[in-house]
Amino acid sequence: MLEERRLAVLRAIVEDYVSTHEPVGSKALVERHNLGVSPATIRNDMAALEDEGFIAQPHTSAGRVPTDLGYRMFVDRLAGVKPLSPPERRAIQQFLDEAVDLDDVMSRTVRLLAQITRQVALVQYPSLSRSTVRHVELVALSSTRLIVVIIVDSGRVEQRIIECPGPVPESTLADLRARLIAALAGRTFSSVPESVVDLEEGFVLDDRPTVHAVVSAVLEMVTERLDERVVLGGTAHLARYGESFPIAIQPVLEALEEQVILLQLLGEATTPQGVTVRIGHENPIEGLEATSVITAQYALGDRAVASLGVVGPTHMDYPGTMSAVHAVARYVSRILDEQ
Amino acid sequence: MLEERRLAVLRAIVEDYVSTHEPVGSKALVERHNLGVSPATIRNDMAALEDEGFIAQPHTSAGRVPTDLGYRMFVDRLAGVKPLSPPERRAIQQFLDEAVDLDDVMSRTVRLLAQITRQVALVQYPSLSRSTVRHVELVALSSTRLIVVIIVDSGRVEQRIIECPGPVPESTLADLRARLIAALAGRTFSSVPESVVDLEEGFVLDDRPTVHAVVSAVLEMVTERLDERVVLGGTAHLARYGESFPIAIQPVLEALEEQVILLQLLGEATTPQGVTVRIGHENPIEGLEATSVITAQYALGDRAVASLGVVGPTHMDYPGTMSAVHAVARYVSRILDEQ
DNA sequence: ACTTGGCACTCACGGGAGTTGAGTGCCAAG
DNA sequence: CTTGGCACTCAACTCCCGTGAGTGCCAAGT
Repeated sequence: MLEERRLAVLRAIVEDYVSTHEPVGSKALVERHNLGVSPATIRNDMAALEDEGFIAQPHTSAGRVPTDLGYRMFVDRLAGVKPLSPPERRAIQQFLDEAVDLDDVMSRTVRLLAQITRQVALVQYPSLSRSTVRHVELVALSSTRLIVVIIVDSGRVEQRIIECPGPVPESTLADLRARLIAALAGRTFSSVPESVVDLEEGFVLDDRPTVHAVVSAVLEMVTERLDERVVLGGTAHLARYGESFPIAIQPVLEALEEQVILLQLLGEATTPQGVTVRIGHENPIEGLEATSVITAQYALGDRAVASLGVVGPTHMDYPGTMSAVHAVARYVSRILDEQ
Repeated sequence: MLEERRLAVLRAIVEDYVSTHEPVGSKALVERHNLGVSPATIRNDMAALEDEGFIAQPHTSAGRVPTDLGYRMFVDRLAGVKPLSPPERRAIQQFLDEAVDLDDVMSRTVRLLAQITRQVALVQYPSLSRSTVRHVELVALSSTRLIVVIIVDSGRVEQRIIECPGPVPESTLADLRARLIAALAGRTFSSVPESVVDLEEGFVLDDRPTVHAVVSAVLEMVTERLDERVVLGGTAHLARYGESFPIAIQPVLEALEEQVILLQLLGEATTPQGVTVRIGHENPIEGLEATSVITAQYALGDRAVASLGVVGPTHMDYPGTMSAVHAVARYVSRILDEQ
């Protein structure tokens, strides 16, 4: 009973702080939310909440501010879902439906997500390691130059130009193409190395150098390029907070420039379904101690292939942002399936 | 004689202001630069420079600050060249030499440029409209699905998947491929539309729908995708200035998110050789009134194909930045030629 | 066992006053 | 044309104090 009200107080504090960005005091609290008790009572509850580590005072004569732990509790147990309005849903779907190819889907998604959450958005390209090879093509550009194109089921197309040690006869090329297709088509990307490694043996000695060049190019493509791609948008929203808030945006911008870090942020979204929230210092990345990261996975068919999400200050609108991220991830999944 | 000293004073003001970021007064000026005259004399010169619009006072009791016009004069007539040190050159070359493909060259270039200038860097992909088609490939993925790949002499590879209205016989495919190659290989990108437009006529009625799908896909690729690509890096450097300076970074970040604006910034670098500098309000883009843009073109062979550059506060180190941009553009040209 | 009103206490914040000092413009003499 | 002198301006800093929001604690009430 009293425990219940304490949590109601915590929820009220989070909501007020998120909307005003100012420490919230006991009096303002009873005025804005009809809690049916006096400020003094609230003060007792607040003292308890502070002992438990859910809220803190910036300084003695100020109101309370939620701690990371407080937000965590809010997200886990207090936040209701805040579904998007039908017009919003329609707008999302319409905007994404206009995309013409995968690049377009990704760039539209990142712009969309940044716009509706008013935060920095991150969208990962469908992960190659979790995809399968739909087709391989090997084409001669000149007598010693080949291009190998790998088409992935997510719609990604990876290509690479190969410089061969010597002229490649048409027959060898055809043979190699056929064997490559046989070895790779339908295989998952991560199993490519083992499928391709003994391809060389089927060829006469003369062709070996060429085959070797192609095989190592393919290997490089599937290993090097496994540095997945992440697109980023809405960084200007950072400055909006920077103006009036103690978030130093420089370290955040620096962190967001590193692909590795972006991948870490998105990659650790292990929750298979639903939305992952990492709050403040829960986040292992230096420079992002004052930010929260909300991510969700999107799927191709029934297989999660990558993540997307947003980065924002810890005092963000969690319910709204979470449902936006969730909805966008679902729509992206749907779009990918259609293609 | 006196005119000469006035310009020396302007140069000294710009140099001091750029290094200290504080309004510079007459006394400090004679101390730091041995001008051989008294502060009072300098004050007369400064009054004249102010009348001419080269410098201004933030407030009555402060020193002088260069105006955009002052920087312009500095850049045009006063700035010496500040060549990069041999180690710097070596580092640039080495870093770029390690690039494995065009994407890698671009991303390395933008990181490099941001790092050595400590500013926001912009690098445009080699412009398709100024490139020629090296090769075209048309490959069947399934009975109704084709992929068309256009390889450009700059190393760019554009591809697109085409959904055909019906099954495509191998013979039609081969024919179409041959005609596409004949029509496009070696042509400049901007002449693709006229080369391809009457391709349809050579086919029997049955094949027309397929040919039409392919032709329109190619047309879309060369028109839509002419929205050139620009990569961006080093945005964190903006925050460094933001801390202590009256540049609102939000509008700058917003502007930098728009590809169109980035292209405008880079695109207007019309000077064929050398470096283009646009200072403060010379720049037509809203939100960038307090920034300068320094760009240079890079070339493939003897043909300028795209631009790169940096965006920074007007009070930047022009000589250093200009030579860095110039040098990087030259090295990129060299790397592209090697490939 | 909670809740509540009262009360003393803390302390960030804002405004006002005074001081400082860098920098200027002007002028008369060199 | 240069220079030293001089009066003037004004941002920036410091000190100070009043204000008020907010707290913690306690004793009385339910």
